[in-house]
Amino acid sequence: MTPARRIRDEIAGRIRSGAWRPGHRIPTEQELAAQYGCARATVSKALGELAASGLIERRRKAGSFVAHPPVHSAVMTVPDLAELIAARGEDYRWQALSVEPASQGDGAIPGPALCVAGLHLAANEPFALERRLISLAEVPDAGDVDFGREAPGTWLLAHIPWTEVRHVIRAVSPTRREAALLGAGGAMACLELDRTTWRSGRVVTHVRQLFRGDRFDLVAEFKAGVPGEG
Amino acid sequence: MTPARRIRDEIAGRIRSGAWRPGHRIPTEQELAAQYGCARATVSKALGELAASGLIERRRKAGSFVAHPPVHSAVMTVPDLAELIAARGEDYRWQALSVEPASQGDGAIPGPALCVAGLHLAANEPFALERRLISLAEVPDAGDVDFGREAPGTWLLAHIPWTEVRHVIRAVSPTRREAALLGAGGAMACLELDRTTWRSGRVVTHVRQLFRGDRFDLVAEFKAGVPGEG
DNA sequence: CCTCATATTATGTCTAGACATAATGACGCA
DNA sequence: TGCGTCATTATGTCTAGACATAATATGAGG
Repeated sequence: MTPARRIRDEIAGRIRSGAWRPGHRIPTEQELAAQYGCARATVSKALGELAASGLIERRRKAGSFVAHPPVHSAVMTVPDLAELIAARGEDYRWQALSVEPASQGDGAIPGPALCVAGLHLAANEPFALERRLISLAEVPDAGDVDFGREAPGTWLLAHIPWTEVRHVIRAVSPTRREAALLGAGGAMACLELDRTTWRSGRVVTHVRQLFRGDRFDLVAEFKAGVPGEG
Repeated sequence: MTPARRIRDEIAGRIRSGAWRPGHRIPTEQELAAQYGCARATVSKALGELAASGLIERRRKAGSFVAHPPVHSAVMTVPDLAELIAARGEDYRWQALSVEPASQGDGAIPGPALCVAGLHLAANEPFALERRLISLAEVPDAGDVDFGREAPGTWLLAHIPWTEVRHVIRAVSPTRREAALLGAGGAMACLELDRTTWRSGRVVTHVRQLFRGDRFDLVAEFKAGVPGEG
């Protein structure tokens, strides 16, 4: 256990146990350095990591303080559907419904785009319905790919890096046509996932996925603390 | 612009622009130090921040490499409903339906628990239906609070620190009773949010919130990069 | 050709000291 | 009382050097 790590974990422990409440003033770097018998730079590094993880707040001259309750947030993982289904041990299949140029100004993509619609199947059962726009300005190669064979999400994930992503999650009632494609009744509640992906501020792709409410749920987790903490 | 920040931002920029592809080997710390005319420790700090943010991967002896495409994840913010509604400029009101001891073994909470059910209203319209279990072992004060007046979520957020949270998001069709309370038709798709909150590994509270699909959606965003980058 | 020991090398961490920066509080003046 | 100034102080950042650690490359021996 290195000193920096020890300082970091001990302070994190005191905060999480409630011994040091939000707003509590942490000893100064000098005091901690004396206490742990190490250089001030070492303490500073430990405090820097705690601040980066949001557990404490540092203010010049004032000192370091236990941060107020963290924002109520969670990290949601949205893997590629092919991977997700494979991880469940089911056969995955992509069934394209249509591949065509998007009408100009269709959705959130400026400039020319490709519009791909299709169905993700798990064990030959409909799993999700997808309609995707791919920017041809950002992804010129997309025109050459056979999206009748390969799911566009899988191909994009492997070929195009992204820097920002935004999801909007809703509960919707499917249209008659959507319900039929998903093999669901019209009264079945569906989960709609709208995902827009950017690269350096420019939209790469936009996808709307519709899931049967009885077969899919999203999980989001968050664990307060410092990355790599033991 | 401090040197460490400059190094960090320039490398991050090259990665995000695609100039340095995943797997690309970044110059050694010594080379970078010579290039920027600074100490190796300064370069090391910059690389450390890039590694912490997941943009690069560092391996002893081998060097530092541009990380492979990040996991497809997003950060979801789930604020207190009272705050969320107030932020929209609407009146918030909590209407308790029942407050009673939970039957032992009810749901995910071991030991005695309080069960609170109620309705969140925005501008006097039903907004969300909630049923919450609060562990009396972890939150002994909960027995003394008048949850007929104050929403349990608001009170807990202000009084009890948490360390872990897990959400499960589903689309469901409401029961007849739920639909009536939400002022919705029985065919209305609803978004169900199941949230369990832990403190040091022990469940503090578990809540199930039901939202009208036509009035609520969740947003999750993720931006690759370094916190505080300009 | 394969295997094991050794040397090399890049990162990981730390130290002691220095200067910069910004917020606070005390002091003096109006 | 109110305001501006200045010294103090804690963090922010950096340097130059040191040793630790782990993974790779190299070379010797089988």
